[in-house]
Amino acid sequence: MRLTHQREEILSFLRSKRAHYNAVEIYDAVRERIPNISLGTVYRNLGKLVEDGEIITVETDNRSIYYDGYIAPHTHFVCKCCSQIFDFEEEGQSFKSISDKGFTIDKHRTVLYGTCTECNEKN
Amino acid sequence: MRLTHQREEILSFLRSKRAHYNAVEIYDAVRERIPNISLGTVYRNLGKLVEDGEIITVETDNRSIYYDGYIAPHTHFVCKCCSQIFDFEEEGQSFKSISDKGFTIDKHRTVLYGTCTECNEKN
DNA sequence: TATAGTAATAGGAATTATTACTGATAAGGA
DNA sequence: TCCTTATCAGTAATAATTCCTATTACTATA
Repeated sequence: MRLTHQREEILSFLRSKRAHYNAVEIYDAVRERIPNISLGTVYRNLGKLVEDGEIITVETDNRSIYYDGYIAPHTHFVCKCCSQIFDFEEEGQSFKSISDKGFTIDKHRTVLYGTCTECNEKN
Repeated sequence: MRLTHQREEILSFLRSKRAHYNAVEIYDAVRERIPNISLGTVYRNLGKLVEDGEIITVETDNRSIYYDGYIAPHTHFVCKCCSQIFDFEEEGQSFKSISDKGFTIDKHRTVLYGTCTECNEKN
C-alpha cells in the first residue's frame, strides 16, 4: 500500500482524535490541509485503511458509517439524544459499570464478521 | 398503533421466518399477499415495529439494514463470503463455541444504544 | 534523465437505500 | 353508521456511497 499524502492525512487525522467521524466529516477536516482532495479519494482510502486494519468502522442505527482510528478492541455506545459515540473498554455483556456512570442502555447489538462453516468447506 | 392489514402481514412474515431480510426483500415477500403495497409503507411499518420492540434490526457492513422477527437477545454472525446472517445464542465475548462449529471470526463489534450521562442530566 | 507501466487522484455522474410529501383510504372508537 | 385521524399508495426527493474517466504521480529500468 502506497503511503500517499492523502492517505497519510486521513490516517493522521483519525489517529489524532479520539472520536468517531463519518466520511464527509473526515473530508471536511482533511480538506483544510489538502484543499482539493475529493470525497471519492476519502472513501477509497478509508476503505483501504479498514481493509488493512489501520482503522475500524462503527455501524450504527443511522445510515452512515463512522470511522475510528483507535483500533484496540472496545465497545461503542451511541446516544440517541446527542448522537455522540462513546468508547468503553468493558469486555463481555456485563454493562453494569457503564450504567453506573449514568448511561442508560436501551439495547445492545453484537455482530461478528467472518466466514461461515459452509463457505470455509468450499474453499 | 393501529393494526393495519399491511402491518400485520409484515410482522407475520418476519415472525414466520427465522432469517434476516432487508426492506426490499420484505417488500417482495409481502407483495405476494398485498400486491399493491408500497415500499414506503414497508419502511414506515418496519420503523414503527422496531420502535415498538416487535422486531429488531441488524446493522452490518453492507449499507442496508436487516430486520429480524426473533427478538430474544442473541448475537449475529455475518459471512463475508455468502453474506448470510446467522444467529447465535452465546452471551459474552467468548466465541469459542462458534469457532468450534467451523466459523472463522475476523472481527466483532458491539454497539450499545441509549442515552448518555450528559443528556440524562439535561432531561 | 527519458520512458513505460502501474497505481492513485479529482471531479462528477450514477446508483442504492431510505425518507418525505400529497391526496385518498380505512381502522377503530363514539 | 359516522367521524376522526392514522395510515396508505404513488411518487419525488435526499443522503450516502460507489463508479467512471481523464489526468497525474510514483517506481523501476534502460
